[in-house]
Parts: sequence; structure tokens; C-alpha cells
Amino acid sequence: MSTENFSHDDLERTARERFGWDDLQGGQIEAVEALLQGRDVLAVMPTGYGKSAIYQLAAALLGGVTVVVSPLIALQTDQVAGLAELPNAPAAVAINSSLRPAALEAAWQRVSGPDGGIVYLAPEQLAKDETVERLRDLGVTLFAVDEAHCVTAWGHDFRPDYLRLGDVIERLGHPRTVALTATGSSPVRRDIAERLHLRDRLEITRGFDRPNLWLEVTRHVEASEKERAVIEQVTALSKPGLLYVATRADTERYAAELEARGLRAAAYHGGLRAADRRAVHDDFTSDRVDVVVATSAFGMGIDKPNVRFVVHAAVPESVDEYYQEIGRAGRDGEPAAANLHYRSEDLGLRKFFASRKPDEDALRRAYTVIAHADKPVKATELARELDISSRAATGLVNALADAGMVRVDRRGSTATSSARAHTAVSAAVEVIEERERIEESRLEMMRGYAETTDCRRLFLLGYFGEQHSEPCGNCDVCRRSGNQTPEDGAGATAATSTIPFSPQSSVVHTEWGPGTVMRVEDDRLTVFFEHEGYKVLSLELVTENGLLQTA
DNA sequence: CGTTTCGATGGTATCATCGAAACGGTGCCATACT
Repeated sequence: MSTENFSHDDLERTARERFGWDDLQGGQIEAVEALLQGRDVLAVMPTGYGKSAIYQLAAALLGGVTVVVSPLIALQTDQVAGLAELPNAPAAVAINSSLRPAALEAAWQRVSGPDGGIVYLAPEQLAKDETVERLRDLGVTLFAVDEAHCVTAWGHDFRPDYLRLGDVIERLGHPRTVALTATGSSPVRRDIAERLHLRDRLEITRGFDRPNLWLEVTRHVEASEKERAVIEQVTALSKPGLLYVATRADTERYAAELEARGLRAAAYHGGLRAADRRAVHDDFTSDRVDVVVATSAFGMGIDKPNVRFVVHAAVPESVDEYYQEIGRAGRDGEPAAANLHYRSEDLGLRKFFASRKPDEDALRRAYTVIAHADKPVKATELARELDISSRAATGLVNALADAGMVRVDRRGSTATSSARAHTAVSAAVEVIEERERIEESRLEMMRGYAETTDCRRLFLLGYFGEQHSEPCGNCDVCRRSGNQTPEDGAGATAATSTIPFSPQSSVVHTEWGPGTVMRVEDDRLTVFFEHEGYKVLSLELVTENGLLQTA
């Protein structure tokens, strides 16, 4: 089948006849057309915009087998069930550890026919040669990575197989690839594109500004005072809503406190049994609870239009994560509140999570084993040899690979040179420390949001690379300073045109190297440096001393 | 990095105080049990 001769009408007819969709959005059409032309696509769109429709429609038009990488089995199951309700949609299966051998074989058979189908799986499945070879034999026409920010957020340590997806795509012959996510500042977008080896990519960003969200930060000194304020606010706000907390114990404590106030509250965290998690999720979706008190585990796959507030009892690890979490409020376009309760001490827990001290001894032993082996070493073999978990082993290998000291293919890891162990270790340590610097700078941007004295929406949109000049009129800063709605406040723009650096332009700093300008204000610049992370620079010092050059 | 928990201490008040140690998030998968 020729893949380049689909007309706009074909696309809309297929959407209607096979899925029952009558109203595709511009961004969806643009993304599908790019895929049909053979381009790779990075789509950044909020949940509810219809990201799944992009690869589902492309799959139907292209035929053959579509692979969808999805981080949670619960999400895979939901997607398969959704497609099964449509009589003419492509066959869809989820391949994961919950399947017994017979069911597994049946699933493979379902998509092995001439019409192919959609295969949902987690990246860990694609870490198995057997799975990749089976897909390669079937012939993959489209590769989709759903919730693609997981590549950046989880790949480095928590779920290292996310970093292997780029190689998997190559081994499948680089079928056209689409990455989908609901959030992504430009450093995250670039990391996704590089890690997945996207080629000739089209980036489509839609639906970032959420003017109906009221933005507010309340600062606290004492922990107990903060807790009381959170409880009072959540009790007072319109329901339903979400309360994000930092620890599992806090979910239980706050939920109990809210129940004592007569609210229907449920705690949610990753330690709950699968059935309990599902129950809380369903209760929230069907308005049987008022408030879910959750860690960051709660979120992916939630598409509930009438969430009236998202309150944070503690800062999340980055503005990316914060924006994704508050974006779950007010999807129906009606007013909704995003309130952050902030104590600077709360940054400490996030800093702890971000800091992963490089284990030099483990790196040295790992490199020594790999360098002295007469054949490639698989992560599982390394784990056995060093008596560590296979996750830890994959993490060590990822660090050595990022430093260019080992090469990883499907047979395992091989040393790239005859470098001595201490050379390899210090290179890997540098990679880990750089990552940590960047993580900490992302946390500093979160502090920046909490402590900013400017319009909060301008801060958020600037973080995501959208330069707006008018204060929003719908945040606590604007309210205090008497800013009205944007229409009323025209003409107060800063003279940014005289500043020699524009947002999204590439720059080079004498000390910090290459970077991208993220935000331009009257007297300062925010720049993301590739090896250092975010830095806020005084415009005066930068121009006087010639520290920054446009690249 | 900050908070909570635990145990030792001192001293006799039958427990307050201090310092050290432990703990804190996100989910696949596989394997070993019932």
C-alpha cells in the first residue's frame, strides 16, 4: 500500500467509519498527515485532546502492526477495552506479565493476521530479545510512545529500559515513530527526541494555556500551620478535587483528617494493592469521592472534566510535573483552582530524591566485569556477578553508556575502548553529576515559581517556551497588584525588542557552554544550559561582560 | 535535606532531653511461595 496518497477526505472518512469520530482537531490531523508522509512526530497535548486518536487513526490507515509503548498495564487495558467497543477499529492487544502462556500466544495470533493490529506493551517487554524479534518478523509499520515524558523522567534510573527504546526502534527498522505527552518544556522535548532517535520530526504543541485555572501560592513557615491551612482550604473549595502530598504516610493522614471533617476522601499511592488503586480511580471518576489525596502515582490516564481544584500540600520535583498535575483541573473549561502550599523546607525531600550519589565502587566493579569479559555482558549477568538488583545493574550500564565507555546492543554491554577503570568511572560519575545538577536546577525553577513576584501564568508559560507579555489577571500576584483581565491591560509591555536575546534562541556562555533562552524579562534572562540546567542571569552583567553570545 | 523515630542518658521528676539513625516516590518483571 502506498502510504503517501491519503487525502484529507480519506483521513476523515476513516475516522468516521472505523472509529466514529466526527470532529478531529487540527493538531490531530496535522500529526496523522505527517506520519502518513513518513515523518516522525512529537505531539505535546493535554489529556483529553485526543492524543491516542493520532496513532490509532494512523494505524488504521497504514495497516500492519502498530506498537504502542505505554507505561502502565492499567492504561494498556483501558485502551484495549476502548478499542474493543468500536466494531471497525483495528484489533488491539496488550502484551504483559499478567498473561498466562496460552493467553499470550492468543494475543500474538490476534495481530498476526494480514490486517495486523495494535500491540500495547511496557518498555520492559521490549527489553526481551524474543519480543523484539517477534515484532520484527511481523513487520512494524508504526511505533508510538505514549506518555513519552517517562523517557526523560524515568529512563535514567527508575525504569532504565525507557532509555533503550531508541535502540529498539532501530532494530525494528525505524518504522515511523510518534511520541505523545501532555507536558514538556523544550529541554524535555529535545531529550525525548534524541533518546528515541526521532528523524525529520514534526513537533506539534497544542492547548498549553489554561486561562480558566486560578493560580495561587500560599507560603508557610511552620509545618503544622501549613497542614491546617491545607485542610481548611480543601474543605472549603468546590468538589471534586485532588490533593497532592509528598509521602504515602501523608496521603493517609490528610485523608483521615478530611474524613473527620465529613468529606468523602480517599488516599492513593503506589503501595496500594492493584484492586484498591482501581477502586479509588473508579470512585473518583464516578463522583463517589470528593477528594483523592495522592502521591504523584495518581494521574496518568485520568480524564475527568469536572475537577474543580488541584491543591498541593508540597512542591513537586519540577515545573513540568507541577503543570501536568494542575492540568487535571478544569478540563471542562469552567473555573478551577490550582493552589500550592509552599514551605522552602519541602524542597529538601525533592532534593533528596533528585540526588543519587554515584556509587563509584559499583561503577568500577561493573566496568571491570564488562571490560574483562570475552563477550558482551547482559545486565542480568552483571547483576548476578556483582550481587545487585538487575535494575541497579541497568542503571550502572546506562551511566557508563551515556559516558561513552560501554556500548550496549541486544547481546549486552561491551567496553568501547581499553580505558582503565578509573577513567571509565570518572567519566560516568561526571555524567551522573551533570544529570543531578540539571535535576536540581529544575527544582530551583519550582522554587522560582513559588517565590516569584510576577504573574504566575507568565512564569509558567515562559517555562514552556511561550513568551507572553500581558499579566493574566487570574493569579494571586495579579490580584494583589490590581492587574485586570488581559484585554484591559494593553500597552504595558516591556521593551523586549531591544534585548539581544529572544526566547528559544541558542546561546553560548563563556563558562556554562551551550544553552537555550527560555524567558526574557526586563532585567534578566532564564537560560537552560545543556550541561548545567536552568540559570537565571542578570541581563546587565551578561551584556556588560559579554558572557553570553548568540550561537 | 528535613522530619520522625528510637534508644541512651541522667537522674530520681517514674520522664524530658538529646543525638544518632532511619526514612522518604514513581512500576514494570520474575521467582518463589501458598
